[in-house]
Amino acid sequence: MEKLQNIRIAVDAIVFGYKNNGLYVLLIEQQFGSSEKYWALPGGLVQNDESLNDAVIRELHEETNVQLTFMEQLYTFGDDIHRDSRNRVISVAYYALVDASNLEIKADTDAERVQWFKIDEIPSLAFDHNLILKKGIERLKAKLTYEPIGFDLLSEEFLFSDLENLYCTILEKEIDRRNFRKKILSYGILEETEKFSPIKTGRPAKLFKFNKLKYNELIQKGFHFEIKFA
Amino acid sequence: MEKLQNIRIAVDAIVFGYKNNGLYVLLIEQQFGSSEKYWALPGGLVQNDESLNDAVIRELHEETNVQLTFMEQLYTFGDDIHRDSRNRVISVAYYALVDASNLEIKADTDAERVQWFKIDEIPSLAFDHNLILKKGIERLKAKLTYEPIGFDLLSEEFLFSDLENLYCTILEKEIDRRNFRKKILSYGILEETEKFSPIKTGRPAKLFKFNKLKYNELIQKGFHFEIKFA
DNA sequence: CTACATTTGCGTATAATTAACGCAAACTAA
DNA sequence: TTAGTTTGCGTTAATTATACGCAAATGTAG
Repeated sequence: MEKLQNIRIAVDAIVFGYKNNGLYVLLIEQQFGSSEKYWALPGGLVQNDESLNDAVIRELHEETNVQLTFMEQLYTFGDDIHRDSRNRVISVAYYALVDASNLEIKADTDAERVQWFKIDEIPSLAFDHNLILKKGIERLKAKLTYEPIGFDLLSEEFLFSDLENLYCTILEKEIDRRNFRKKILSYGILEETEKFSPIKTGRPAKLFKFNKLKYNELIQKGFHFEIKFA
Repeated sequence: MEKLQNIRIAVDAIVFGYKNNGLYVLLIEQQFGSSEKYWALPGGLVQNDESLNDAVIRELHEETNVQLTFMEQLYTFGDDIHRDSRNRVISVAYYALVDASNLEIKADTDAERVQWFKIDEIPSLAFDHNLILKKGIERLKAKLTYEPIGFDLLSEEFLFSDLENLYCTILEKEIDRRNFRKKILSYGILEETEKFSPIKTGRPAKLFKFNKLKYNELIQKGFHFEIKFA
């Protein structure tokens, strides 16, 4: 006779932000038991009557106040039966992007802290969250090269040099500025605005916008976004 | 006060096979209630003490006797809370490949039937399995173009024309036979055997083998498999 | 035995794309 | 004015993709 299933299901979210020319992740500090504190990905158990998607949104809303520009399911972690030492918990992980440039993260609630961590300065996290994060970063890197999600990490209007920098730093690759610009522009998915950068150094730079409508049109016609370097 | 979580977790598997120049999926016939019968993807509830991976393997073993050559997690379906009308069930879907060319599928057990279905002749399936399958096919198509998983659908030794055919039929694209051959051969991941095809029509064709060791070596050096057509 | 149909295996010319640079324009600061 | 900095637009060579041509090696029909 089979025992009744006794497995919990949770969602966890990796929220990526890009600021100060670096990739960041949003972590929250959780209290375990009476003393132990750990940084962890935002997340929690799924409620009986909510979709996985809604669960992620709810948890993010409860724990932070970020405004997502992109979200996608990443992977379901359920091979390590003891990933949570208390109970068996299977976690459906998501990753999301935000425009971190003009974003205030929520003040402390429930004695929990919320903070941006630079991607190369991540502490030891709760559960298998370091593993989840690793997979998230891999996916982000891959996705950046074949879908225009880089724009979701930037402000609506951005400089070409920001975009270039974002690709360089996240993918950890060198890149020829001129070829990069030429390639992106050739796709015709950017819109030039009349505005200029407020930064007062060097030649003034135009602000650009990503034209999502145009992108969708092109996709219909079989267009395929791709950025790759040596 | 929150109610105790009452969600079940299942795994489902899409098993792809390639034979007679066509892509097939393995389905099983399930009985619901007293009369309704539905074709469905092999799968079932995860046990308390088994990993997700093991659950898939066990279910496939119970319901079929296929020998997998590749398996990967596909997606977790949990947004439609009523995808199973009886209880809330979240399903972690996997997709797998087999060499269907010399494979006998299991005879009926538990009054269940197991059968190969051609990909364009799939009936209406149980739960949201048509949706799962759709996503699986998309993933298979995508993955074929950037990882050498096509070989996992063929016999250990295969003809170049088989490989070419596989790509054409699964991706539903035309392809120049000569350029395709040139490209694959240029990668140096195939091994020529001394054997020839038993088929007695036209010029005798050499049998080839996929050299996985060599492929892994190349990957280490930064090699990137890719097959794409206009 | 010969001509023909069929499929394999190897080439070659041309078009398209990528990679590697040069450099002037437009500003600020000194 | 001059130096420093960043933007924006080109040009050329190397690589890769595309579109074919065609002979080799078999079986088969007459």
